Amino acid sequence: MSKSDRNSYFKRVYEVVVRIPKGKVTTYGAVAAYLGTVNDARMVGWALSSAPGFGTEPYLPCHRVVNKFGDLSGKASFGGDIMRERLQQEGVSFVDEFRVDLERCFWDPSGESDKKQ
DNA sequence: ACCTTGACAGAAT
DNA sequence: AATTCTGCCAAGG
Repeated sequence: MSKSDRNSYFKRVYEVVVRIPKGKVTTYGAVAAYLGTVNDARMVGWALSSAPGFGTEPYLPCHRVVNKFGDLSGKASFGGDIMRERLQQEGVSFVDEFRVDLERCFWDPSGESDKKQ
């Protein structure tokens, strides 16, 4: 789309994150890869940090975005309990207090679209 | 206007 | 095998 994508990189991140199905989680790298910029994983997280967050649209399920270890990286900025409880509430399996089971709940943004769960 | 930081990931040393 | 450094983009100081 046009040479100037003023649609901030953030917006692209939002578009993907918002598509994360309930009860699923994805990683920064997966989102970045879907955007075509695998190296921007850090910006993805940073985007969420700068993201509108809750209460605004698009609603950003930042809690469904974790690092490749499945660890809730953003718990510090979110208030760890909120992220963890929210994920558990959606049915995400945890292998540790602040670590989700990527083996069971990993969602790949590319191609999966939003299938019924 | 310049430099540093930022919720990561992967390649290099 | 573990640690270091780079890559990418944007915003804050």
